[in-house]
Amino acid sequence: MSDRRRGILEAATRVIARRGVRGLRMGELAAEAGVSTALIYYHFTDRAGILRETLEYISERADHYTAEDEAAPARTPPGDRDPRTELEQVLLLELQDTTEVRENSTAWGELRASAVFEPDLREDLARNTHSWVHDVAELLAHADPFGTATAHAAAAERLTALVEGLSVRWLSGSLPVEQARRLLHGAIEAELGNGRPGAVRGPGGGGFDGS
Amino acid sequence: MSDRRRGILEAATRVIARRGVRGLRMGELAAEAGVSTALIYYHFTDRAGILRETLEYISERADHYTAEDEAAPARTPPGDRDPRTELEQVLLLELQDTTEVRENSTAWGELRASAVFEPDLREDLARNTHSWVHDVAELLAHADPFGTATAHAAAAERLTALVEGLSVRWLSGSLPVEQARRLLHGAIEAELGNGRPGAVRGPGGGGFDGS
DNA sequence: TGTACCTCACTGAAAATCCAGTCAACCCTG
DNA sequence: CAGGGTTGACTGGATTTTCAGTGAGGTACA
Repeated sequence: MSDRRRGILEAATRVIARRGVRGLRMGELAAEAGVSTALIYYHFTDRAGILRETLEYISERADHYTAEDEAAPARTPPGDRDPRTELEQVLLLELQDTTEVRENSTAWGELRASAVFEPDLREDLARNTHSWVHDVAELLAHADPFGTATAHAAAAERLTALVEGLSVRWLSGSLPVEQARRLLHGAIEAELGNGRPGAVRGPGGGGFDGS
Repeated sequence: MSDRRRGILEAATRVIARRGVRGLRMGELAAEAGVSTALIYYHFTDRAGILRETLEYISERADHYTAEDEAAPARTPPGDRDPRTELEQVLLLELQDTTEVRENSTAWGELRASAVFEPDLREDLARNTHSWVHDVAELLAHADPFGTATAHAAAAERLTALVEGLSVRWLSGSLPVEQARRLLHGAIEAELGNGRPGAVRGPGGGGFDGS
């Protein structure tokens, strides 16, 4: 991919984080990228195309967060941590007040919100959500080897939905990040039990598979 | 408030539920309300004004759901139910596939999402959220008399954030209502313990007060 | 009672604005 | 000098906002 294309996609990410998917104007995007509107049409087909590619770009980028928790000066390699801590880290990743996470979370929230009105976006969304939920379910299985797969799937769906819920509250200024992080921590305790070896309780929902 | 004003606000609610906040067009609103566009400018200052008032209207209306769970033919008066069931009913209220709830949830979700980009909306939002969380915390206190107020506040914030998270997933077509309801049920179990008399566990977050 | 005057709710139509998308031409650089 | 990369200027269509005016109904008062 050319530098220009990438530059435009990065600019689009910033504009989306600032104005929302629905607030993205080609003119503002061009200004943000430091180019003319016409050039954008040279590199991309149309507004929808930019949106699609940007959202893809963002999704990919979200996979590559490399655990930049500002509060972990001496970092422990992921493999060495106990499973529960790792689960917590992975979920907490989405609740950090850094430019990158903010941008990504904002854009992700916008994608979610837009999907309510634009069925086109749903497939992408469902795929990404599903893989996230799946990853979390796997971490839960490590943290709680005695629970059933069904229970893990349900707990994972709950925890990820909670992260999204807390995330919007944070981004819309109703909840400080720190508080959101504490709440998430509490939710993990509620799901896995207070002590280390607790089992996932309750049948929860059945194993719905979005596909 | 005149009938006309109210009528326009109601029409606006429907249009927002259908097209989203950004998708609201004065022309469509006028058509939905059965009046001319000009009349809207007679009653309200401008598009932003309509948005503001409609969102306020929606917030208020959300307080007045009167537990219309379609699946409760022989209804038990709220006072008679045990506190935990009542808590569950109140939260489940937001996850029903009826026109009214869908409209309100959709519009509420839009309000949340818009607030990420429009600070003007945040105050209203915070106020309403806070009172919702507060009500839920009170129900939790009844259901779990031995827990601390702090723990109840945290659990309430989590449960309501979860409801919002599940709600968007539902409305964006990633999750069937029934599944969302089961998941919420599971979350209540996780928070209150599986059996009836369980205590709210874990310190969770401190008692953040949005104001 | 008749009528001049006034206001409120409301409308059709045009003005103003906004925005995605296009095009002919320019400018490097190999 | 050919061609990819780039732009300023522009267009058409959609949307918001304004404005002049209409008609129903109310009020004061001769």
